[in-house]
Amino acid sequence: MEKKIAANTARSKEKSKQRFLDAVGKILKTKGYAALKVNDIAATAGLDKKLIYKYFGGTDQLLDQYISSQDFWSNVKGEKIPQTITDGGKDFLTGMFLEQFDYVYKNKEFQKVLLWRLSQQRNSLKKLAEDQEANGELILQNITDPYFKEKSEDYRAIAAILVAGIYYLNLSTTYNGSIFCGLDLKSDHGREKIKNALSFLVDQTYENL
Amino acid sequence: MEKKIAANTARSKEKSKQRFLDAVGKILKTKGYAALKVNDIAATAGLDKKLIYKYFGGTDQLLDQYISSQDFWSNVKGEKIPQTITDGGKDFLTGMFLEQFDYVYKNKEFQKVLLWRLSQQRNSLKKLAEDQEANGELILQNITDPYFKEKSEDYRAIAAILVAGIYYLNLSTTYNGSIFCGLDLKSDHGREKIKNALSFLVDQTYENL
DNA sequence: TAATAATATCACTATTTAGTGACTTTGTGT
DNA sequence: ACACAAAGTCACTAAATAGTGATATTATTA
Repeated sequence: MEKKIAANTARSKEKSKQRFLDAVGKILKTKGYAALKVNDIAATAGLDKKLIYKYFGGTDQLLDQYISSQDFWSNVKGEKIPQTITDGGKDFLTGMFLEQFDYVYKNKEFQKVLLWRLSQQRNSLKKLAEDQEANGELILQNITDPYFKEKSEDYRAIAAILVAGIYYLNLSTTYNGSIFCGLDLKSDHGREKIKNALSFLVDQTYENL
Repeated sequence: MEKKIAANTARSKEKSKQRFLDAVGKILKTKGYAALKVNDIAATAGLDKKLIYKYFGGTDQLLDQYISSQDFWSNVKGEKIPQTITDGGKDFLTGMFLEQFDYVYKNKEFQKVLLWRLSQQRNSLKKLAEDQEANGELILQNITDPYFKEKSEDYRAIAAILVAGIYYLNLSTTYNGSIFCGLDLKSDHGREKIKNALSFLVDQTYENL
């Protein structure tokens, strides 16, 4: 007769699988994608690497499963769109950009994923870019496109520059050094200047585009 | 008696060193920084890896020398600053941003270096960031700081966002996929929209900051 | 042209890493 | 309690890579 699957005992397949997935997250956060090697992952999980092959098929499949198990775009989700928007979304979008600037700064795991995406061609990583686009489309189509109408593409171009700027500034701050254009992006003062600049640019766009 | 250094013969230390440096550039361009291994570099140069240790001390020092031998900022160098500026540098800066957008797009080697800098902790890579800052400072101190005066830091913050945006948009286009905020950044149309946006944002900054 | 110093190669060791076959341990149903 | 399947470990192989000592080749100068 077949055995039941252990769930609350010391030896549980599901719990072990989760430990591997957690180990991937931990290594990614602390050492980056380049350190995601079988031996290291197994050691971090406190289990034998053989199990990675047994449960996932290999490191690649484990990484794929990790990526699809995470929701990296939760902070830009469509559900956050307020119901009543009267200003073409200016306040909402400004808040979103400023929030995103801090979110990326604080979230080292997110930064590593951004880098991972730029450095490796993995289908599950490509899917992340698509998810991001899908989430962005919600906001663009529902809020800004109707407001900017025939200028909607011009607005999208500005949004693209701001989002990309937010990403790269934070990556550069973490990995290259904190000075960018003479501003110290690790200091409150420097970061405040960037936020003011973001607000200013959004303002100008809503005023004069 | 000591021998003269061979220069125009088949066996020349200087020429061999250059072949190693060229090999680094070639590998970087075609395979990325992750493929920069001694064996591969030596094979690409068509020479024995032992010489890398003999001439440079090791792979790290070779890479260091490669990086300092490249001047990726020649297109933003101080010499290009025009003598007569009457508009606070608006035209000059706009042109520089637009040029840089195309330069980064076309120059895959530069893109790899940007990624390399974000992915590895190497002192000479940090030094490159400092050089970049030094070149940027020339422009900021000589042109925009005097114009924006007490607002010069606010201008610098805007410039930081634009430069960072230019970098990330092009990296994302090459490695993630060409769609960003619904714009196809590999199409002439999409890239034109970004350029218009850059011009618009610089315009607004000079008008209303 | 013979001596010799600079240039270059080769064959080897040591280390790291992915992957696997043989084994042990643990939990569950009868 | 005991059979046995699932969970887990261990020790090994194979491949890739960094680094080096011994040796060969070439160019220069006496």
